[in-house]
Amino acid sequence: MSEAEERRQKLDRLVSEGRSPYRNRFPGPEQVAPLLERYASFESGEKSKENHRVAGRVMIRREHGKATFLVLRDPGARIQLYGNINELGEERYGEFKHLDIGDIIGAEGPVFRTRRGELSILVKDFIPLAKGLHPLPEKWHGLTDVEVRYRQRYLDLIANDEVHQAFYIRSRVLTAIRRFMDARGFIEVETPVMQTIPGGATARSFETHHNALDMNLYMRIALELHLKRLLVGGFDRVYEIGRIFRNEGISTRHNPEFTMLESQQAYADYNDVMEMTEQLVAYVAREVLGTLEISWKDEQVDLTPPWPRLTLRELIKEHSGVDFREYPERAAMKARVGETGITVEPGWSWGKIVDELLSTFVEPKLIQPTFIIDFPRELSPLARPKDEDSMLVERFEGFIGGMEIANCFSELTNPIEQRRRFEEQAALREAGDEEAGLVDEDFLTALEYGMPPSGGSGLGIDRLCMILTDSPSIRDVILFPLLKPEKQQ
RNA sequence: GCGCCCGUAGCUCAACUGGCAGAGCAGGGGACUCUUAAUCCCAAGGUUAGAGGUUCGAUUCCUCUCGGGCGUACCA
Repeated sequence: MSEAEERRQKLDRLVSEGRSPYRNRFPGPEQVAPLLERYASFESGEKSKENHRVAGRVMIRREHGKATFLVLRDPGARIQLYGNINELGEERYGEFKHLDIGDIIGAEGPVFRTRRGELSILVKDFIPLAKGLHPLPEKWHGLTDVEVRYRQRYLDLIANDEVHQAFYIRSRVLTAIRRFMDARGFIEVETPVMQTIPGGATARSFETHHNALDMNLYMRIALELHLKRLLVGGFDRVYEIGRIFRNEGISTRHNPEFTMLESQQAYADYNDVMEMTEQLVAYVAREVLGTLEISWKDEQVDLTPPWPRLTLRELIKEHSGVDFREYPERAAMKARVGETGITVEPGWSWGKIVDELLSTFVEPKLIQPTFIIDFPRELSPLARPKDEDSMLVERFEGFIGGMEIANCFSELTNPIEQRRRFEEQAALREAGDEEAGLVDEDFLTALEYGMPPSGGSGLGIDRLCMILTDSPSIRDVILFPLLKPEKQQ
């Protein structure tokens, strides 16, 4: 008989005896972590006067004849339960020692420290709350099969405390971001996920269909254009933490759906946004981790602001030897870049080639926080040109750990120029570039009413969480990453 | 999409050059009233991801399929 079958039999037996192990409630359990703290100074043999109620999952059982130790796990900590025949009586003790690993129970009794120094609860009473019908992963090695970890994340969370911790940190990161943005006078908004024109980024989108309206819709690829409409409407500082969907490859840094923080701040420019971005990341790290010095793979990363600001041109020149200002024509650029070993595909524009230089030669080097500033206009259809150099726009990207974390710019507010840029994009799309954008007439109309100058920001929350939890894969910070379904039979 | 690697008991892993599929943990029975990877004794647990092929014989070699990981491409 398999273990699952044996557990099922135990359940049937309990139910037939009128002692169902599924209970509706267990009021007022205390968190274990504060309990451990409160009695940390107890000596061996010392026992609390009052009883404490705890609840959680049985992780380990050690049976010693007429006494049994269980290890109980709640969301924040583990505590040992000590039950013996003197305290519980013969019948109840029998039930206690036959609890299974994986069962969820509530228990009550004084806290004491054992002879071997373990803070424990002397169980006076206990109650099964839910039966575990499946065996848990092994207590020592945990669960390592990555496929099972992703498909049955709850098992991963039960078996691997560090996984539990990483997602706890992610939650705290989101809370800290909201606190930071709110303190700076931003308000949080929610904008449509399903859109008629997916805009605000260059990316392939997912399509869906609305039956009643019989129309195709796109899942959003960015938040930006709707936030700007809100600037037109008079909200001067807005942000959204939202899920974005991009129909592209999956890798250790890419999941088809991911979370971005985007914001718009009226009367600010990209210099203000740079300051905000480094302050935000530093604030979050201090709030959540208590430090600005973090480990990333084999390196130490110092998040302390201000972060270096280097132009795209000088960084590419330094790391690849190519000064893109010397090759304003695509043909010359292609020839020069070909010498570096990059294969320039026929469809690549001048801007795309520059972008390739960035990702191949520069990006992997930027382990310490770094802002790259001043991007070519061609790569940035929504950004405002620099006053002194119309080839470039007021845009920066923030890098940490060799990953792009942030992409921000002074927004283009001129509707005439914006229309021209959209039309450039539409032409690229006509030519077969599925990532290029479309002309968003509705957005242009909004701009024509007048949008204040603004500094816009996009921050990749998943990647920030990777950095803050030292996770090598984006799947380590996404609870339920996309997987192919298992084939039936 | 392409390339490389992986899939053995519920979990973690063995199995030499192709020769009877094993162990620890978990689970079952037993001993043990302060253990903590508890310990000790006994018994049980398998369509080796799936399908086909080569062979006297396949976990092992070959082909295909499914799923996963990593790299690469696209991208953030």
